[in-house]
Amino acid sequence: MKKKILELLGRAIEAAFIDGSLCRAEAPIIEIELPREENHGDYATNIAMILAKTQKKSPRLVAETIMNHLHCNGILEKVDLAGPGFINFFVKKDLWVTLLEEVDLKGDAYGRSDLGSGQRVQVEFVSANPTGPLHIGHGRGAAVGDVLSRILEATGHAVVKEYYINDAGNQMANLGKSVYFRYLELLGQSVSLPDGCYRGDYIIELARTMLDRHGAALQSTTPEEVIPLFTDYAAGIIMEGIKEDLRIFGVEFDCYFKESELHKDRGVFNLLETLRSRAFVYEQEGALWFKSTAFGDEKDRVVIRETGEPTYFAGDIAYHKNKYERGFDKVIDIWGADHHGYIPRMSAGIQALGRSRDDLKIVLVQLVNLLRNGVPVAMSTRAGEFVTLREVIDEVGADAARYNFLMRRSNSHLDFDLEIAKKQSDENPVYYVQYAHARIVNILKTAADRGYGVPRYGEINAGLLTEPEEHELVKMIDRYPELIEGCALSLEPHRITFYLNGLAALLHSYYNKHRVVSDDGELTKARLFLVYSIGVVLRSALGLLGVAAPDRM
RNA sequence: GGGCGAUUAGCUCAGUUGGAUAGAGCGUUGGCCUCCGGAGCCAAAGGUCGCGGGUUCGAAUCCCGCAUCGCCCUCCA
Repeated sequence: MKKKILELLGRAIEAAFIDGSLCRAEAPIIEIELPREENHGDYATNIAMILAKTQKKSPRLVAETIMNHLHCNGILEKVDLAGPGFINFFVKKDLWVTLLEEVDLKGDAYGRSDLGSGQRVQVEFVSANPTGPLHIGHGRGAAVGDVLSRILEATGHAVVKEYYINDAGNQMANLGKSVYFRYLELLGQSVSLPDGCYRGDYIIELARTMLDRHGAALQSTTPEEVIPLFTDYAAGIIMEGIKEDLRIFGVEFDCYFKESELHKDRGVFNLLETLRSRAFVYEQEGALWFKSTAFGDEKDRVVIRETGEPTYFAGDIAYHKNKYERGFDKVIDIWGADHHGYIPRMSAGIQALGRSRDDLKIVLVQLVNLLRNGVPVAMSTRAGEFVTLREVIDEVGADAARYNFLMRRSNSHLDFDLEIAKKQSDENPVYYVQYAHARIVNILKTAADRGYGVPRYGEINAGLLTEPEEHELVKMIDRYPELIEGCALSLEPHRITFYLNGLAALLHSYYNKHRVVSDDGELTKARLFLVYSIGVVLRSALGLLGVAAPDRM
């Protein structure tokens, strides 16, 4: 409906330009909004106030001129001029319900669009190194990345979900070392773990498995020789665990990309050649620097250390170069918010490769504050005491966990209370929405018991849906495709949970006030179709969140 | 010291990118099952949008200053 109004408005302004009643100006960006106030109509625009400046006329006069060129086309009931120059559109009441036909035509595809027109997008997220199990912060990143991917896919993008394994750095060496020392410990040696080592119990378990497999044999060779064995073994096992956790959480990646692969293909070397040929690197103090200040970074960054080793940053640019070489039009990285200072240099990196700044989008995910009954749960990675994602899923379930992770803008801190998340009460929003779906299924079942199937749109008299609640519901359903497009454009998945909460509230309210299945056959059919349509939208939206839409609870 | 982000109801947070009388959930108070599932509904109370300036027809939103909090400032990853 919004698009139809936009079209009418655009045509009216164009007509005014043509007959000279408005001076032709630069094509203005026409915006239409949903007014809060009911007597401000179904849609409103401030276009007259924006045009007023260039037209050198009063906003109200401009508005009147536009309104005179407006053809209602059987869509609009009336058009008002209001306030300082708003144009308020009132859509014909009986037109709204006809929008439900869209749900009938598209079925489960309702809400999908071709906004992205097949654009190839890569979403990279989680990307935790296999040095330990995923914790709750990774879980939030996983939820955001996965849901964003689903949203982009639903809006016509060709999406690839990727997990980057940074397996060539110090952290992996430390992992091997940690297991190695625990192994020695199990053999009776007294050892003190060096700095940077991991201390969780899982390290000891890994050491014990190594002991079972190799006995004491690995003790007699030099550490340099055997530590890689420990590293490979531990990383493999931990990575399997991570994949399993993600699977249980409902997240499946299309691609796991290892940093070591990059080095095999001399990716970093190739990158440096590219940068050198474009004169974006220089030597100073024995190191090689990337001129990131050329693209707005606050200082240049080292890519090759004095020691001859490439920095992590060098590897990361090479990785992003590789991404674009694989043909992605757009790359989205999901990072922990503590990496925000890293954005300018990464952006500089891809721009030095000749990409536009817009080809890389970075979504920051803030920390999760884990609580139990309002009391913070102590977490310290150093001490090896942290709540893993797996523990959270086991306790509250994947649905509640995912939904809770998406209830806030990813950019802001999130309080996650374990007790509330598993409570099956009104304190827990996920049940509120799921219950709405179960309720609809139950209504349809009751109807079926009385001989009513779900009707097609063509079989109902939509004009019977005249209650205010029905009007609100139809508007809400109509808004759904726009909502999903908005999520895709802004990369903000949390809008879905807010929308769902609103839609579920309307449904519950409607249910309490009006009977769907009644003695009036025609009315029953019309309401059944409305309720069925809400069910389609709930299923679609919950599907995008990766949360179940249960038939009964 | 520099940079980034935050500051909105008792609590946790939205606010459609500058619109009209600022919203939701929880919590509080009071109501609603003869009836498609009460995991629900209805109603009420609750606000100097951190503070002070500025920009304009119009500011929670944009600009400047200040305060408080968090994060980042390595040739670490």
